Amino acid sequence: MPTMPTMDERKSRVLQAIVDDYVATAEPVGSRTIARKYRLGVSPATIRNEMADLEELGYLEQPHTSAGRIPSDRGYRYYVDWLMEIKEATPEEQERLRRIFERKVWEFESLVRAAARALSDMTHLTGVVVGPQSEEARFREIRLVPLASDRALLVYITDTGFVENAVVDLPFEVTMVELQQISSLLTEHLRGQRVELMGRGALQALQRELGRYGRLLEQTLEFLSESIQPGERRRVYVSGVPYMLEQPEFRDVQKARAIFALLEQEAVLEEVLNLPESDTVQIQIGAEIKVEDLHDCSIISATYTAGDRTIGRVGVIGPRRMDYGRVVAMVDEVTRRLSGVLGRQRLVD
Amino acid sequence: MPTMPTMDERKSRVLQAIVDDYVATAEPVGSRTIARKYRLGVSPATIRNEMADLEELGYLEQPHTSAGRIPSDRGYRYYVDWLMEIKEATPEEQERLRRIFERKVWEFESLVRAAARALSDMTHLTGVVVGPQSEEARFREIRLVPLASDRALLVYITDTGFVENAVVDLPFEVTMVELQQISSLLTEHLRGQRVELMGRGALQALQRELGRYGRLLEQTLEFLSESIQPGERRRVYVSGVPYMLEQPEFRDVQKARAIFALLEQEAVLEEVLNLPESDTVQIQIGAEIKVEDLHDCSIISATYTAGDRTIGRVGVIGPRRMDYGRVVAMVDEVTRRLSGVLGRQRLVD
DNA sequence: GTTAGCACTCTCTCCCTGCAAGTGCTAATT
DNA sequence: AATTAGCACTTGCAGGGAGAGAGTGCTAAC
Repeated sequence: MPTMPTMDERKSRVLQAIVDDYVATAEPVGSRTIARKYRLGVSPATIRNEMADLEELGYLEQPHTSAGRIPSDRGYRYYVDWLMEIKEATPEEQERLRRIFERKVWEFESLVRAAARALSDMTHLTGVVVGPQSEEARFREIRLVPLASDRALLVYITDTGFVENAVVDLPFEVTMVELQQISSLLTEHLRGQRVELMGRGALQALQRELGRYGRLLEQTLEFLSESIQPGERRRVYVSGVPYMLEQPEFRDVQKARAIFALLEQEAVLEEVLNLPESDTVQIQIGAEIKVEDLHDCSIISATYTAGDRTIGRVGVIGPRRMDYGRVVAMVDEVTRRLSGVLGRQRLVD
Repeated sequence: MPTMPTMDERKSRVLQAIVDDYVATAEPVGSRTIARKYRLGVSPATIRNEMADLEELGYLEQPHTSAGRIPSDRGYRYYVDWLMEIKEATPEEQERLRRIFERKVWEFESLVRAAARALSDMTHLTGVVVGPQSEEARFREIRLVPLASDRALLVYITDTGFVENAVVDLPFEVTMVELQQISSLLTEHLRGQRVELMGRGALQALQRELGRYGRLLEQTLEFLSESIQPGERRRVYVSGVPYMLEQPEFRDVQKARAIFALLEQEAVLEEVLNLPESDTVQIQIGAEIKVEDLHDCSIISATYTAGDRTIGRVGVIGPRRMDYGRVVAMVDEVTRRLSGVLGRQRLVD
């Protein structure tokens, strides 16, 4: 009865060599290449035997009989779990990131766009940043600014320092003074409450409580409660999609198209990056990704925070064949810097 | 001496048929196809003669000796100027647009994103919306909200109803009350002034004027005047880039890559769409576009307004071979609806 | 347990050929 | 004078080997 081979030191060295080489060249790796380029001190024939074992163990695949081997999902998984070497960013890259995050005046959206761009430029893969979920935030201040006699600009600021705004067409006329009164009342009564809960129910409760302030306020609240749907808010910032076209795995336009179409759908990206929280960099490889069309890709991501609150996620999407050690370092670096900048802000009352 | 042929009724019918057919099939059009599909009542041989004339006039090109003809830039130009039929949006498309723009509560960014997406979905080309230029706007209200003892959120609202915000790290500590005072003073003194002018000079002038309010205000102003750089603000919203990969002209990945990379650069898009104002839809064909890499594309765009003020531009980018009549109608439709929604807001004091 | 040798498999490239499409030109026709 | 039929010519493209190259698995020797 044939017995299953077991993983050992040399096999893992061979696996490491294959992953490293395949990542670098995009060509299936043969036994001779390994023997020549990576001094393992054994002949191609020995390596062939090891490779056959590694294939039996599920770490390698063969595109066709007479080609070299490429790593399987499982092979990559073993590689990132045990073999990968983290490659810190170069001084130039550090400098670039420092410049992005050192500014004394910045706007969140520009910041995360720059972060996504830097990630994609440095890795030549697609950089992604998932923005804040307003649902978890709490109201800090609410203002209604008149734009027309029956139109106002609703602006609210959350405790995490984000500003949201919407134009509201009121079904009745209102004066500037009235809007100001309503703003004050709203701020006074909603401050500290979670944005997520500002649905119909909460506003109707508020409406009853404040009913005595008159018919106008009542109408406004009623209207607002009907109109405001939080959710759908979480924005995703993507950069460097064209870099994917440099990768040989996407020289087939049809394949590229399917993935590009996905990368334009914020909902898909958000779902794919919706992982259990963790304070380390997360790696998803091939079929580990929930979305079928991304099974030829890998995703490396980590959460960023503002103080003790998780805000969103920073990540990189690319073909499975990517330089994991480098990308992990980049994602980690960007995440920490972003959290660093955001972390210095706390709710102050 | 051979004389130059002249454009006549029949030649223009032939040109029209060639453009229409090429747009539909993406294949060079031969004389027989024209004779068969477009009833011009003449034989292929006659059409061949007309085609030779049209080529001599510069309206057609031949990819190689034994292929059919395709329109040149000049041919498309003649087509859009004289021959094109505007094809109104279908009721379903109208309905989709209506839904996007009918909402009673909306946020500008979501609105233009939806507009860009609708444009790209309907045309299967890339939809683009250039956002407002904050420079032309005037301050309406300014607020500094405390985020930490030495950090504030600067929020300003413009007279056109746009909200901008930035986090400001102050080089000194400040109390909430002080920030509120400064906010009021800033609003009071800057209201109505153009955002563009809020550079060093203007704030320093303000600083002198308000100097008596104390050292803190002075410092804040000094800091703000050093930090705030408007400009770079104009944001561009792009949607449907992957649709381009459906077009046969982009089955060459390298070509696609060059153009995709451009479409990620907001500055390039802004420049390319920076046309002299006009209240009609503008068409740029091939080499008419300022950017070399887009010479295989055409751009159809129009400005949108809020009342009497121009805000930005809505457009569609695609290969030169596009259904001009349809796209023009779409761009026009979206522009008018967007202007309609924005137009109802005016500065009210 | 390791390695050299070797037959075998598979893909990829190159080249060749035939085919299809379309043209321009000439001569005949209206 | 304009139009059309006919025909020789050009060109791109698909299909079909042939041959090279890379890599493997297996066997037998070390």
